[in-house]
Amino acid sequence: MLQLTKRTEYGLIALVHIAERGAAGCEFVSAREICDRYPIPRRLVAEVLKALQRCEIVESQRGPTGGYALARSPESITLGQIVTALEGAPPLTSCESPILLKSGGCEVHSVCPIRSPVHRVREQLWGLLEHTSLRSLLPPATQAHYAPRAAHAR
Amino acid sequence: MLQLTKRTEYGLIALVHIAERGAAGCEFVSAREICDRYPIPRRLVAEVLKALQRCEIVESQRGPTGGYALARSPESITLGQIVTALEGAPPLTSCESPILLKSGGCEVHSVCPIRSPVHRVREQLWGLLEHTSLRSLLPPATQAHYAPRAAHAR
DNA sequence: TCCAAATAGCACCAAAATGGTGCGCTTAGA
DNA sequence: TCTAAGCGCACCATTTTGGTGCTATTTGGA
Ligand code: SF4
Ligand code: SF4
Repeated sequence: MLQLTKRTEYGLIALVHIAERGAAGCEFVSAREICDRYPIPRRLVAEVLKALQRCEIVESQRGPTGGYALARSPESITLGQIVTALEGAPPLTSCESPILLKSGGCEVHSVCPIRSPVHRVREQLWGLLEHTSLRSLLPPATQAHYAPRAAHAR
Repeated sequence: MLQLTKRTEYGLIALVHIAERGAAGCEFVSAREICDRYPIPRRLVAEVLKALQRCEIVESQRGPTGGYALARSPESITLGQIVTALEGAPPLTSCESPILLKSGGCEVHSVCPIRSPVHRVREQLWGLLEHTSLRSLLPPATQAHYAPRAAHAR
């Protein structure tokens, strides 16, 4: 299905919230705070944030005042990176996914007439995701806060 | 996951094959012939083609010499239409899918900070699919055959 | 010093989507 | 009238998804 996973949605919500709080001067945002604001299960948020931390999209801090913070500027975090971190690079077709080749690959592969043309579509889709930054997902007010940083972000 | 369903892939393969045979002068292409050429289960092809027929993308003919044929020119059949026919309009997020609203909808909906920005991305994705025609998925030789028809197709 | 609040890791589960079949019915050309 | 084709509906097994339990481990502050 051409649909983002719930985990990815939660990740996006968390990232947007962290960026908003970061713009307000907060250093680390806890998972509890996020689930306080949005009715999403705390454990999932932790799970998702951890995955994002592995991909160096957020940083985490333990302890009572700990939590999560963006590891980079919202300008330089793309939707493509987020999706890749949470559900792997969008394959569009099964054979494009290096992970799903476990089951012996696709039977049709050698004679498949749509592999190459669909691959082109995938490239376009990927471009779409890569050109959408986290910043562009933020509400206008928060976007404005990050605007001056745009220069050093690129 | 941002991945086409196997049924959709089979549908695309079938459509490409039907278009190719159509270009070669064949009136109706049987499901057997398609599965003869590509190692895909016959029943699934029938299932998929039937769905495409309901959306008036292909026409079907029963009886010994029966089979399937494109209902419109490859120029006017878009990837978006095919995907919509086989897995519904790409929702990207759960709340965009009118079908998945059965389970009471999304808890986050009323306070969701990503609904509107992600909706914009969805529009772009949709545009991408709508601007990819079946003809552009065909191999160059077959594409050439359909070129002269392009005028009356639009 | 010790507690409480926070992340980290791992296994586990139930429900849903997905890929795929069985089997009998209907159509229609040879 | 035989047979090759599509049609309809229910059914199944596997995988993915969304979600939880429980137990470390870190760390600021009373
Ligand atoms: S080879 Fe063709 S049918 Fe097989 S997964 Fe790739 S695109 Fe799909
Ligand atoms: S409301 Fe937000 S969280 Fe809920 S499905 Fe829509 S985008 Fe996802």
